[in-house]
Amino acid sequence: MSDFDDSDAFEAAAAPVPLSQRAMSARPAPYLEGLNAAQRAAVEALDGPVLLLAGAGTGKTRALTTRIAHLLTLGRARPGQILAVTFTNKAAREMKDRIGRLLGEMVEGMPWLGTFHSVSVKILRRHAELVGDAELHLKPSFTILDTDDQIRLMKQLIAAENIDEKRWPARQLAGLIDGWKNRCITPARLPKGEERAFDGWGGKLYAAYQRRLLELNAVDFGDLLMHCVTIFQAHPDVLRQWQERFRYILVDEYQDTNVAQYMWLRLLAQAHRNICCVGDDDQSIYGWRGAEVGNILRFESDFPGAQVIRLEQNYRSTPHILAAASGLIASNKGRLGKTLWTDAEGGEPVRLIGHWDSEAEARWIGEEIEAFHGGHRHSVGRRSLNDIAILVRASHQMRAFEDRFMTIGLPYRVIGGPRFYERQEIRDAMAYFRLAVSPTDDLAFERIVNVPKRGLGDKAVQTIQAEARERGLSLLEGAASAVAVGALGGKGAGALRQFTQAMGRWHADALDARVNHVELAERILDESGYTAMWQNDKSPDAPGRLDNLKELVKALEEFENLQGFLEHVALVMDNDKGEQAEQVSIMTLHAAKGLEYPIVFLPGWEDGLFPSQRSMDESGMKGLEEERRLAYVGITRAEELATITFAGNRRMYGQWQSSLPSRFIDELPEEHVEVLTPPGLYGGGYGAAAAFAASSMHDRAAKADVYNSPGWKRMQERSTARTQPVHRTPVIIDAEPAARFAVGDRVFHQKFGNGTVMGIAEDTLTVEFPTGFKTIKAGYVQPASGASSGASTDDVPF
DNA sequence: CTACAACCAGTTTTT
DNA sequence: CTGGTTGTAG
Repeated sequence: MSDFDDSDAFEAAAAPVPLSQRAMSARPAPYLEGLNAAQRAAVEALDGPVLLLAGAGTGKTRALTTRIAHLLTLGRARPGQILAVTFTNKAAREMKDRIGRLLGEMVEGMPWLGTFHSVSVKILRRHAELVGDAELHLKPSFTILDTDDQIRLMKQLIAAENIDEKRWPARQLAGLIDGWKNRCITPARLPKGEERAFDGWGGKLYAAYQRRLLELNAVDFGDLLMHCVTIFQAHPDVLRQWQERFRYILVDEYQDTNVAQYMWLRLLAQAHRNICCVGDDDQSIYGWRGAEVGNILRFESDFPGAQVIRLEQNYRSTPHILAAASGLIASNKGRLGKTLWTDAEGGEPVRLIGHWDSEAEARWIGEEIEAFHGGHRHSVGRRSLNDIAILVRASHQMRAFEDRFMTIGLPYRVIGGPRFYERQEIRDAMAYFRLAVSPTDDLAFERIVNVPKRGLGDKAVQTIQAEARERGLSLLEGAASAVAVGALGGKGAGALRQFTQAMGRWHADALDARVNHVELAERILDESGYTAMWQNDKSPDAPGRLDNLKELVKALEEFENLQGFLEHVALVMDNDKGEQAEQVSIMTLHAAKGLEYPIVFLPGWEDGLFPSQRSMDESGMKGLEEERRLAYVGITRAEELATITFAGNRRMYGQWQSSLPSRFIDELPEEHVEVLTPPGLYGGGYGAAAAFAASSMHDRAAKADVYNSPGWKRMQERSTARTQPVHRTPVIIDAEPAARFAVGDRVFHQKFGNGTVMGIAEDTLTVEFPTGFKTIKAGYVQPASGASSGASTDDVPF
């Protein structure tokens, strides 16, 4: 199933839908049973604008999917006439599954159920030529650049203007341009004040970037939405076509829409005005990437005559959890206001506990999880690890847990994290495929000409670029030409000729329907030497990369050809390896939205980390409120038990930093919180931290006092001594710098792994690594683990 | 011209 | 502590 297959969707819309035959039976449809009054109202209010304010755990997805089932069953619309948009692929997939379950497998896939971005791609492919002008416009085969490509492109543009990249990094420009696109501001529409951003170059670079994208026949994520909107605005006939097609529109997570998405929706909804937006203003957590809570707050004035339906009965959490979350979010201003309630009874209060540092925090949570898993906690019984999640504010917090869980052998999985297709090896392989499919993909060419190393450096690439520019060729053609005219020196020329010739063969095969694309992909990776490159790589992560490449090739099997695969991969590939054995889930709070777990740990509730200092610096009170919503999202993920923890000290940039407990802790209603003070598990350190929490949950002065107390100071000293063993501080004193090593010692180097010291001279060691001999300054290696260091943090009590 | 070791600078959240 | 960039040796 490729995105192209909707070319027949216009026609398919004429075909009858089997479901409609079931319509209008006297009995209420079975799928309506078991809905509460509000949910049922949400399902049955089919016409006109509807705002469905659905609090956490109130059955939002159920209402939404049932509504779609209802539309189909009543014959109000055929599958192809319903537009249903979500933010994530996961959400889209889940909706599809659930609609399928509601209706049996009778319903054909809904072609227009997807993310904003994937739906936009489909629309844009049809009208690509309307982007740009007569001379230079987009073609339907455009490629979608990811963040990495964007940055590299911008770097080139910045360099071309001789701007100091140190002071004005490409990342910043990318953020700026993204922000404009989120607000649907094209270079031409850029307000005077804003075009001077980025040291005066903002407007100019933005225009240059857009032009370059057109030349490359490429778009970025932001363009997908923005181009659709500008097309709709400039071509009423095109807009009308789509407006008429989409008789019913449904939007999930409306509180997270940005301006571009808002305009996109408004334009499409104008004709039929059957738009149903589902959201929760208390869960708006994407302001930093352009989401406008204002969209949901303004819904009623945007769509006059809108019905507002509130889902307030919560089916997920215990009363304590609900009350704690509600108490917290009450501090936010400018809410639409909902009162969540539940029929459920009992349950434990939200637990709160302080720790000395982030390592103690991870240790304690690990033990808690083992206790739950082993059934040693009677209140909740024996639990599967799949029932347990750790939700962090920032991804760097995950490390402490991964380290700890690794050492105690507790299975875990990280949800979210780097996307599969963002990994280096996957992007390299994809670049090979891209170039094989479209030889004019210059970005792909640049990425892989010299991967694996072919002796083609900057100089060679510049020569190729010059050649291509001069003759108006793509880089690949330019490369062939440069070889032909002998523009390149001896060594690189041979390698480059091989490369271009091989690419020519692969291209021919990619176009040849008789050639199996999976085998072709494997052949490309083998013949190019790419697989061999990783096989010869002795670094510790090489095997993992080879595994990823295997997985990539396996994923190809589900597509008809390479083109179809490339089409989907940028938008749809994700990291979910599916349910495996029992594992604790670790993820960011952002990644946790929409999920639920019986037992939830919320570590790192410290001012500066959560709420994040940066968010407050950049957006002030608005930022703080968004952080608070994030906290609300976190607590409301829990079904039975939520545990909030904080640490007095945390390592940042490898330096220890202490912090105060989060101000959000002060805002939790005390009667729904239990402060834990388990007796001396770790001696004084732990006890003091707990006492600290107990004494001062709502008393900031008392907190400061504890930090200044002699006991706390004493702990700090001991802890510092413990956590910063000598070998971790590579200070080279020139007396006998390498003296702490001897010939024969096992050492570890970040890049080369474990090795053996073979020689010592001054401060320089000669070390034998699996990859060969290296001479390395002593400061850059540590004694290999298991050697003298010993100081395992486990067995040293405070 | 390349490859590699040394140095340097910066870290929230992501379709 | 990590990754990306820079300066230098081969």
